[in-house]
Amino acid sequence: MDKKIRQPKQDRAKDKKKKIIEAAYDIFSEVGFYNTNTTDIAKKAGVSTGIVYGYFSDKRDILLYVIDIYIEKVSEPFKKYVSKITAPIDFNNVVTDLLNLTMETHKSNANIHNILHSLAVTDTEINQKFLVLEDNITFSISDKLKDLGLCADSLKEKVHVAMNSIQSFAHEYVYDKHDYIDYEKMKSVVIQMVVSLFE
Amino acid sequence: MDKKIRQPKQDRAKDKKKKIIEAAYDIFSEVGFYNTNTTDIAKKAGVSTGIVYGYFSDKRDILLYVIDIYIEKVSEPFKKYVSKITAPIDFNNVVTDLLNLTMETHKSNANIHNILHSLAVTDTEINQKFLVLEDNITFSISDKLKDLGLCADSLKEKVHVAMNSIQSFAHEYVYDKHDYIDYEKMKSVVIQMVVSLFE
Amino acid sequence: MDKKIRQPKQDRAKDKKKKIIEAAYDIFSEVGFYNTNTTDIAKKAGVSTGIVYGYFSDKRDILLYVIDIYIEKVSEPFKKYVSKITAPIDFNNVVTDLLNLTMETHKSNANIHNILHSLAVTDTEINQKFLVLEDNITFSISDKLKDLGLCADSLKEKVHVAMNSIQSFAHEYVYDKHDYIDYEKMKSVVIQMVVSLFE
Amino acid sequence: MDKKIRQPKQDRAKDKKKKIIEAAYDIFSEVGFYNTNTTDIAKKAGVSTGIVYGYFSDKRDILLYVIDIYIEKVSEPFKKYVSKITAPIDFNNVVTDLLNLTMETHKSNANIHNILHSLAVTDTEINQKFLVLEDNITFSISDKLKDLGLCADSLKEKVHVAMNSIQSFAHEYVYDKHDYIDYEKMKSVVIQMVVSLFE
DNA sequence: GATGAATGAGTATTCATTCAT
DNA sequence: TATGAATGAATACTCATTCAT
Repeated sequence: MDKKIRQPKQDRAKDKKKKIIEAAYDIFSEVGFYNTNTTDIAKKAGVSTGIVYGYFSDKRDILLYVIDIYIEKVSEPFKKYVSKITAPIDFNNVVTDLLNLTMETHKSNANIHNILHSLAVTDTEINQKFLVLEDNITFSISDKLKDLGLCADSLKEKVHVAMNSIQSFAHEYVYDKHDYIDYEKMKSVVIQMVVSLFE
Repeated sequence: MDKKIRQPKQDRAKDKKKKIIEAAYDIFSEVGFYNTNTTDIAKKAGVSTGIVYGYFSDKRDILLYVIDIYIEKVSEPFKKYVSKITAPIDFNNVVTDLLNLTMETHKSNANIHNILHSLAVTDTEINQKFLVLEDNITFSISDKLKDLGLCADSLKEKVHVAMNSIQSFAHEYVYDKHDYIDYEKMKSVVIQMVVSLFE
Repeated sequence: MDKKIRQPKQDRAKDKKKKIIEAAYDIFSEVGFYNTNTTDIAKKAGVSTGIVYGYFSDKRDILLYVIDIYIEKVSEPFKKYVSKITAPIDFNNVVTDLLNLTMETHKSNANIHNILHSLAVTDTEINQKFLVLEDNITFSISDKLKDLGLCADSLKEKVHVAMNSIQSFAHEYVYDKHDYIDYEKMKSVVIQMVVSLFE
Repeated sequence: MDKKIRQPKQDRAKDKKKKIIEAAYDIFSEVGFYNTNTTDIAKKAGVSTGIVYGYFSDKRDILLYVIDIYIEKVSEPFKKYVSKITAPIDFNNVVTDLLNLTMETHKSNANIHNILHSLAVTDTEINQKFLVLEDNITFSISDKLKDLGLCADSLKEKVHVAMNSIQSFAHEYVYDKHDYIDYEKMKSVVIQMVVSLFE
């Protein structure tokens, strides 16, 4: 009834838990949540199937941790960059940098991005995690901009829209590869468009 | 070996096939492809499980048809609108209309949108269908604009970016409901931003 | 409850029933009873699945008729030959002829022979049919021999053994093809052995 | 993709695999392969349905092992006897012994014999197993006879024919029970006939 | 009679989860 | 802790049989 989920205090246990999460991350990313079975996760993590349930209450629980890792991977470089922005803001540079950054993280996480987001559709807890992620991003930027003296109307909305555009392009860039699109041109278009929001 | 999939020529058969697809559409939309079983689809469609395999080769085959329906639902109102655009183009109006249109279709199809897109990650045939959809949208608009005398640089790229932004907003609007966002303001921001691409 | 199995009096109906039996015969022969479905039988017979149940009570009922056909195919040329044996009996000739005859019928019926016999294992009615077949063969020969003046001890037993040996060789010949066996030599061995029973 | 079939090294696992095979053996023997379902096999073996697939790749895989058991059961006493034959050969004794032996093994394996043989019709791997079995029997005897100084023409052919006759009688004896046949008389006839091949 | 669409019980197989060791 | 064998509920799909037309 009150199953005890191991709180791994010892390093070895922490390592093992991490390994499982990472194995799950990789396999989910490749074939999706529903095409992955716990045996495969355990095998890839180099542990037994049984112990997986020592660290996680069920398969979905692993997923929740995978999402946390994903969110960390996606937001970490982002936070770092934002924290370093200084006045005066050269929006062209900033937007370009953010775009490149997003493209970079997307390159290695595009699949899982889609997979996780679709799971959010039917799982409110997952959905919540993504909302928080977006909130954090929006706030960290808009706060920073305010700090640096920018006093725009509808600032949060603009930041949100800007980030959506950037995400959207990064996604497109990694994935779709419509052959009639010149992606370098498209990149310029996006940057210019986003910059226009703030100038 | 050569399983016979009924090609429903008679109206009753067509109806039945359609009913199954629609039942699947609804259930996939609610709980996702993997959490839906064929029995549920059949039950909701008001048919037996057996006959489902008279009309579809397997569960994924139903999915393929669901995608087609989705694509039709999404593109039909769109095509209709685009065909009616006339010179001189008032970009503010056009973008606003497209945004409203997209929001409308998203309202009833947002869930399945995410679900289907995530399946595209691991299924090239599905992915292909979405690429074609996007191609069609981009081309139909950029062709129309050319017809109406617009001679912009990077036209296809701009159209693509514009549509991404619109989609992105519509999706956000239907789903996320960050409470610190004023969505009406955000809508204006998006419209203005998209319009700026063409003026 | 009291399903009416059509007693086909009209020729067309008889034809149709025969066609179904023959179709079943062929498919059973190729892939066995359990790997054959009624749809395939109907298709091969050029009739609808529904009408199959107009002529037969169920799938096993078709099988019963198939067995009858098989038995007829196997015994007909045999009966014909036996009826023509005249005194004085040249056992060498008779055995050779019977062997050739059996090989001939086996050539086109070896598969179904095995398939039907295995069904006899779990179906007494089928088993009964084969017993009767063997009885008939044994009696027809032993009666003939008696008629022609042969007064051997254990005649029925000898005839039975003789026929078993002949069947066995025919089966072997058609099927097994052990490459280290010279089947022409083996044939002589069998003939000589069987003849020895009666001389 | 690469399903793991347990290679049971520990005794308990070996036992369990054996139990499943034996359960399958018994049920196949009673009602045939196609009338047996995995649930029944598991139940009879006292295991869960799931674990059956831990030991076997699929239902047919169980069958393959059943055949191996059958072949072992059939050939083991045979090999043992043949190895003990010494010169000078009393053919009457040897044939009688072989006949009794074959009757003995047939008594408990007659059903499965037929069932397995009919599956060989549509499955080459199974067919191959039986060919090898027959080869082994023929060779072991003919080699033995040669070793003991017998120099007959067409030795392999004779041995093959002899064994066929013995098999055939044993089968008949166990199964058919034509009431007009005196099986003891028939047995003498067979023995004499077979002996005649070698003297 | 004849059709073939429809039924729904039946079955092989998978897989999250448990548990004896 | 850790293992991986074992469980058994769940599910896609088939097919003998029925029945509306």
